[in-house]
Amino acid sequence: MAAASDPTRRAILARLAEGPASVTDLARPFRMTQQAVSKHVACLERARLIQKRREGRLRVCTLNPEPLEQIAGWAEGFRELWTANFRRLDALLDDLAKDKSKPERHPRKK
Amino acid sequence: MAAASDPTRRAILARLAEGPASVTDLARPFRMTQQAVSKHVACLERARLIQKRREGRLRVCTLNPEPLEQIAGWAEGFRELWTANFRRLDALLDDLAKDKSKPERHPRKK
DNA sequence: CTAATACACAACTATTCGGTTGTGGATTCA
DNA sequence: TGAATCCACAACCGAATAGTTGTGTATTAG
Repeated sequence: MAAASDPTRRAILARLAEGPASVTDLARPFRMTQQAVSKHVACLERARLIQKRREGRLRVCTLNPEPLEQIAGWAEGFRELWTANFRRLDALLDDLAKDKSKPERHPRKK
Repeated sequence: MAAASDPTRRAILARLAEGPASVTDLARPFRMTQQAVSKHVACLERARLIQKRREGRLRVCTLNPEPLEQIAGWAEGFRELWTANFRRLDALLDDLAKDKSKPERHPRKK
C-alpha cells in the first residue's frame, strides 16, 4: 500500500487505468528521467499493482486490479465503522468524560 | 494519502474507528515514545484524517471520515474500471502483513 | 552491418521520514 | 503549593526514498 502513496506512481496508475502503455509512454508526461520512471514502474510491479510483459523492445504495462480492490476495501471499512459509531457518539463522549479513573504510568527524568 | 501509508498510523486510525481516544491512550499499545506517537497524530491531523480537541489536560482525537471516503473513492474508481473481470475480495488482510519488499544493501563501486 | 530506440542496472546524492532524547508548558491531584 | 500527568516543541540520527548520471544490453529500422 505504500506503493500507492507516491504522487508519481498514482499518476502512473491513473494513466494505466485508461489502458496499457509502454514504460516510455508512461515516462513521457513527467519531467524526470526514463530511469526514474522505470524505478517507479518496478516499484508498482513489486507491489503487484501492475504487470509488465515484453513486446519486442517495448515493456507493456497493464493495471492489476486486485490490490486496488484491497485498498478500496480498507478505506471503506473505516467508513462503515465510523458511520456505525456516529449513531452512538454522544454515549461514547459521555463514557470518556467519566472514565478518568484509570491509574497511569510514565514517570519523569530530569 | 501518504499519511495512511504508515503501519503505525493505520493502527491509530483503526483504534480511532472504535471511538475517541487521548494521545496517551493511542500511544499505549506501541513500543515507541509518546513523542513519536504525538508526531504520528500530528501527521494524521495535518492530513485531516483525524481531529483533536482539548479536554482538560487530555487531547481527545476523533476520526474524520471524509478524507477516508476520498481514499475509498480513489481506489474504487480504479476498481470500477475492472469489475467486469473481478469480484473477489477475500485476501484483505493478507497484503497489510507483507507490505515490505526487499531492496539490497549496496555492493561495491566499479 | 550500423544506428537508433527501449529499457534497466549500478552508484551517488539530497531530502524525507520514523524514531530518539531532552525539555518545558499546561493542567490536575493530594 | 508542589508533585504528577499529558502533551508537544526542538535538535538530532540512521535508514529509506526519489531523484540524478553513466553505462550496458536487447531489439528494431535503414
